[in-house]
Amino acid sequence: SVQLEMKALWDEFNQLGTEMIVTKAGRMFPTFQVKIFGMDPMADYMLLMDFLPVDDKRYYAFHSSSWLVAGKADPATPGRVHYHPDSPAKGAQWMKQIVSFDKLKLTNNLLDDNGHIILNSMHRYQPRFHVVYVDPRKDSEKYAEENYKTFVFEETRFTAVTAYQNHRFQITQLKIASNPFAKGFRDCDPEDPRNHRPGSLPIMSAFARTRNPMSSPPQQN
Amino acid sequence: SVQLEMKALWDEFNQLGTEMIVTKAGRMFPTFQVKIFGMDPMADYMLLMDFLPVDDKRYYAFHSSSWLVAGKADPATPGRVHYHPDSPAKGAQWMKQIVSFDKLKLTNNLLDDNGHIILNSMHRYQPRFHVVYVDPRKDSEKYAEENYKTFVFEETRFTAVTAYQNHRFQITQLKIASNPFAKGFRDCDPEDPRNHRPGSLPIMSAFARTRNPMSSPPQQN
DNA sequence: TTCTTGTCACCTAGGTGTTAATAT
DNA sequence: ATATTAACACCTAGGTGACAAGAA
Repeated sequence: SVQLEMKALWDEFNQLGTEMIVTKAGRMFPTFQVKIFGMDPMADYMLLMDFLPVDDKRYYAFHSSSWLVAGKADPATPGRVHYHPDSPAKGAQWMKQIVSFDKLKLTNNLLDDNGHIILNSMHRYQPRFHVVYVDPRKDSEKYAEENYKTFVFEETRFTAVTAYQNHRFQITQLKIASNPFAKGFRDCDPEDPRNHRPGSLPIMSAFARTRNPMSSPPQQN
Repeated sequence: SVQLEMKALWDEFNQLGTEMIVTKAGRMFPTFQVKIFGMDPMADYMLLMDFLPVDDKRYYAFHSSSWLVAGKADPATPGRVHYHPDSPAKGAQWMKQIVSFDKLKLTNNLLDDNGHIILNSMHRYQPRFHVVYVDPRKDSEKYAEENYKTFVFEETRFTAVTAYQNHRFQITQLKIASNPFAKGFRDCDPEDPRNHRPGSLPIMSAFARTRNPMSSPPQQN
């Protein structure tokens, strides 16, 4: 079985309608991380991820405040998968600690040469996580069907974008609040006791830079 | 078989008498790196290193210019080994690219809690590299003797120090010239064509900070 | 008007030798 | 006199959103 790490954060993003920036260089935040249970400690496994289109639609950001359907999806991008770079490894290694896909990057560059996942901007995607058992039997191909297991966490769905479409800047502000690399854009002092909500991340604590409060409400999923 | 990476750099250091700084936090430069050949691509191997005292002596730095014997060695430090963190892994993985021991740190803290290699300052050491074949047989303990191979590169010998003992600052300057993290201490512009020697590192290119040119010559090995 | 691209300041994270102060 | 320690400035390396300019 597999447990999604930082589920609370994913839920919070998902509630606002997660947006993932795609760039030529590639990025992805939050990072997909899982805890794995119930592997054979001595057996070898490959871990990998891929991304499925959620629907056959292209979206557009109406007045930077709500998602509307722009029409049919653009031609599918090359269907790449991302193998966790530690693959293959023993079950014991994978279960020892949290497995982090921090090398997995999303790009919109169709000619990408770095092995990143290629997605269409303004389309919606569902990440999938696959565990493949490396069968030591000689005729292992025959058992391919039963030697893997797929895990889908719906709260990790997102819209690929080249720039935040803003939903009243909630997505931006949640990213700034939760991503240590974006600390430079925070306004409050993280040591300020006013910003400590026991048992929670310092989420939604950075709002002063919200320069463009939209009047129209953002649309959910 | 195993090939030492950056052998030219190790040779250059060794000629001056390599010094490795030991600190509480631990460090090691140059990093020990090897290319490996001739493994069974499908078999599992553990890679590890340890450090043997070269002799039973303690040294001292006479007038910061030459090594003299200070007497018998201090009590031996806890004899730790450093497993490459990717261990165990398949031969194919190890041979795919250069294996780098960049997580291996040297410390003089006898109470070290980070799994670093503990050494005595002012003592000389010889790094050793071990390849252990993970024998799938049930009675593999019986074959332990034949299931590992040890590689020693004499050019990686060094004296552990808490601060550079300087030998006319040659060691310091070579570290500054060859370690990208010490760029801040370089005096010349690395883009300056005068500093380009074709086919060689920008070694010995930073000397202006040599403030204390000793009159007595440094002693070699 | 909407979307994309490239550059940038500002961070995290961590590896250097230097230096002053302290210990032996 | 020699050795050790801790704080420090200065780097490498790389992950952020902001922004201005350009493209569609």
